[in-house]
Amino acid sequence: MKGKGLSPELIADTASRLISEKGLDNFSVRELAVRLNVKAASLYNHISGVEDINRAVGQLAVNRLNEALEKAVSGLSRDEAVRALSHAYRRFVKENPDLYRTIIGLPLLDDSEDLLEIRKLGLETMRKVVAMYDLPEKITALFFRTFRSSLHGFNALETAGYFSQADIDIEDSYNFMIEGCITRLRELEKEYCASKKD
Amino acid sequence: MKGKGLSPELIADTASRLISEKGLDNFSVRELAVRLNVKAASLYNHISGVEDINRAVGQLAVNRLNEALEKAVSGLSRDEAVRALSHAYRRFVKENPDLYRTIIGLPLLDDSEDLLEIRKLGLETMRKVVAMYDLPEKITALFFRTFRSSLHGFNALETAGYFSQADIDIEDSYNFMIEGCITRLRELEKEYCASKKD
DNA sequence: ATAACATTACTAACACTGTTAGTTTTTAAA
DNA sequence: TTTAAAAACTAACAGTGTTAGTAATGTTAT
Repeated sequence: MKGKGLSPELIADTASRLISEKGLDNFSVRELAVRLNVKAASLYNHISGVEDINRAVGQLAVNRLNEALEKAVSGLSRDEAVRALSHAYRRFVKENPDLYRTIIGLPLLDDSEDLLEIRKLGLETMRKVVAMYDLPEKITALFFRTFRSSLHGFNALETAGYFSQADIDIEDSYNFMIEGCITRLRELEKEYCASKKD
Repeated sequence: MKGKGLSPELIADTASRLISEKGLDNFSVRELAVRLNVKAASLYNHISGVEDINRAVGQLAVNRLNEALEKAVSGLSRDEAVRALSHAYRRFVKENPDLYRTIIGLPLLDDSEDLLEIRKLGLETMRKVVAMYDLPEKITALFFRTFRSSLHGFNALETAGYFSQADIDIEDSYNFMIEGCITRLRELEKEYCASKKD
């Protein structure tokens, strides 16, 4: 083993922990170096800049999120799967707000072919769940964006400090939104199932 | 007039322009000082820190957004108002992505009574439009959060670089989501209008 | 084992960042 | 015109990401 055993994996893992602890905004390369028992400049033998770290942590976070979603929906289908996925999504964002932010920041960091692939893979579970409904391909794709927007929007706003009006329960609000999504899915199914028989 | 005529308004206005030009992440107090023909340290006679600037710019942005929405929905009602508001919202985010971010960042900056008031005022138009539908107060409040989540979620994701899959039109996707919201509003109206007659 | 090579860590420095202390200039009021 | 307040200045500190150049380390081949 060379040097102090720094690997891309160890760096990404340590960085993700540091980001989770101190917050994405308070993260610094120098503090990461300290935690790895290395001078900051030495890190540049393994990375080309702080963007590399964000990329790596983002990928890691994508995978974790997807794992959590996968686990949540396993064995479930349709409405139950949508509910389970939605709540797992929310739990992940609440428990890992800063990691979640690294996911959101990924596209502007890099639109390379392989990273795009990873991002797509991170949405696989969500895609699978939406595909449980019998809809035309195009409608599935359109609804998928609606669904993602709802999940991201709600959780991002909540994390940002919105939805703090105490007299309206936030759990109720989330469930109300999810049930709305489910209702829509069923309507679309009816609508396009009927037209299929033409 | 004292000094170089720096006022909170001028500072906020100049800062907002600088943020729009260079991006929120590349904004710096020092560059703001240059643009105001002042040394950076001198700014601290007028502000207590960079958070003050973010607060001021955020407030300014909230007002601009609300003005844009107000203008868009003037004279319209219900479905037409929802559509107009949604597209005005999107246009604002696309034209002022960094100002929009300052709005989202407001709550974590400050939860003072007066700033909370300003934030609420910024949502007034949206609230007004949703209130055009005849729904129980609680349902209105719940749907309001769903609607906000959709608008924010979609636009935040798009600005972040998502929704780049070329074969699915992004305009179509947005309209699909909005029509979904409208459909839901009408259903809720039916549902609670019927139960009203019990 | 030892010489050659690549890898990796180091020190020192640069150009930035936000912010504070202390001092001087400018402006308005008595 | 003196006095007091307001607002500008200089200088500095501690922090950031990053680079160049150098020393130490590990691996491989002779």
